[in-house]
Amino acid sequence: MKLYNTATGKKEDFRPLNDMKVGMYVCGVTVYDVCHIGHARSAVVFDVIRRYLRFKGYGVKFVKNFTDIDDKIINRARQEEIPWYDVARKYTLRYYDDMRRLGVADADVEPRATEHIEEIIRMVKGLVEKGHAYVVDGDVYFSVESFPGYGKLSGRRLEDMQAGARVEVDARKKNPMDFALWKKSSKEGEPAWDSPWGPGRPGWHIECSAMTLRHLGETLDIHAGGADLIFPHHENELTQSEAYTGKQFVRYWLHNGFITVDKEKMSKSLGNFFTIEEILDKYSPEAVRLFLLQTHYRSPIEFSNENIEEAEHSLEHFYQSMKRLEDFFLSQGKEGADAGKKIPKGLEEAVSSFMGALTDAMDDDFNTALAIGHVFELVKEINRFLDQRPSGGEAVRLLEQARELIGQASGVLNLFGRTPEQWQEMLIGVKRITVDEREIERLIEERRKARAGRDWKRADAIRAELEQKGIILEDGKDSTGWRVKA
RNA sequence: GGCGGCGUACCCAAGUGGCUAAGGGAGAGGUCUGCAAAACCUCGAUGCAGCGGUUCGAAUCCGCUCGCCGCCUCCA
Repeated sequence: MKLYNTATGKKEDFRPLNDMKVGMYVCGVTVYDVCHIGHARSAVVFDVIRRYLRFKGYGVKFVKNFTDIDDKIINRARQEEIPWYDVARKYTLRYYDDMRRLGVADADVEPRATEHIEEIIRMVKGLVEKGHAYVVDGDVYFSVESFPGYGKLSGRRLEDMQAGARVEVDARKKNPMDFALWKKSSKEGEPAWDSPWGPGRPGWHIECSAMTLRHLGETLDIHAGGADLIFPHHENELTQSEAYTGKQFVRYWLHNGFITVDKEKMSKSLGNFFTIEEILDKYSPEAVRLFLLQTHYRSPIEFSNENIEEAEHSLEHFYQSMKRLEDFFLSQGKEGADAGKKIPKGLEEAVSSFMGALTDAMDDDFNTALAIGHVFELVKEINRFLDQRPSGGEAVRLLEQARELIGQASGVLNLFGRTPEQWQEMLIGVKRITVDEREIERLIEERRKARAGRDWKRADAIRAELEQKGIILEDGKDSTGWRVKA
């Protein structure tokens, strides 16, 4: 298995520190606001990576944090006129809500910064003692010049960074790039914890260092997050952690690409963002997930409603095929199997090559787009096979294998895992279908009578009426089915 | 200014030296159907931003040019 390591800029063979045990940490969110689709991408992508590692047989300890103390949270609390911890609680709950809808599994450990103040203070103290940090008037700063490797993750040198620095320099810092480990509490009502340097709160990066140390030890196998965290967040995290422990902090750094709108990065400050909630208001969560996974995790994705709609159409076709497959199994149960007739080779080949193709794709830096392509190829073969009107035990076995394989892929991607009925129910909700099922059945029955009397005008009127309400009728061999228009 | 990335069909997108350049969406024609829908079949880039070069062979490596974007500030 190869994965792209930001630290080296290359695809590398994956070798965890301890054989089949993997320690993985993903930077979660700062809970000061609702999440947008960019947050969803990061969560979904690393959810799949974690699932795939499990699939490969690794024992994964997956840690995803909440940063629940930060200037942005304090500002928000002021705005909303509620205590800062209520801001954190509120948006943590919103986060869980969004993630569950997107099919993102909970992490094994979900630590919060405020639960690790003791560790943070211990680390800061240690860094001061080792001469990597200094105290100025109740604040504690990390001295970047004390750490020779500073800049090694993001690939920049101290001198280069200073030239283009856009930040106002704090005169109390020894070097403009020095960053805060501990911030003095200055205003009344601000959250504060006692420390050797007086009351204050943690700086931005130190909480992740403290949480990783407690939950995963000194060296992590994988540390992941959005590409915008490479600098300064991950660079600083790496620096302070390695300065503190003297050990390699992370073996593989993984970073996902951005979501763009009109080619520009989606971000809070530009105001060009779409929240997860508003997107899920219009589209099925599975379509959103497919939309996110159809592109390699490091490439940018252009957001648009049309692109999500396309994903939804893909899924519609997928579940149509699954319905067909389901109907086949039912018919076999009823009619019994006659001796298998000659069956074409396509499906057999697709079935036997599928697993290899899937793992090859995923082994190559988690190429979910290619893996999804393979699923669609398999579906195409299933359809072709069913077109031959197969019957008999051999056909059933082959199709059962195909279904089993899709189930395996579904376990990794957390896509394609519903039943056709569940997909329909989901669409009824998302598309706000107002006609109830009994009314649809009544109209189908009325139309059946009209058709029996060759009253095509009435029959077509009923079809049109239902289509307007988002329901598509499909005439089968001896009955009429319906589905929600995606 | 420093560092990095991207440009593949109408749209999205995989592919980073060698079998006919995956897959999806949209479209056209066909089979099926009372009409549809779905499904399947067929069609669709002799070419991968442009120009040179390396090579028996390049979308894939190298150089230049054009266009777009990101990080260097909070950010997934």
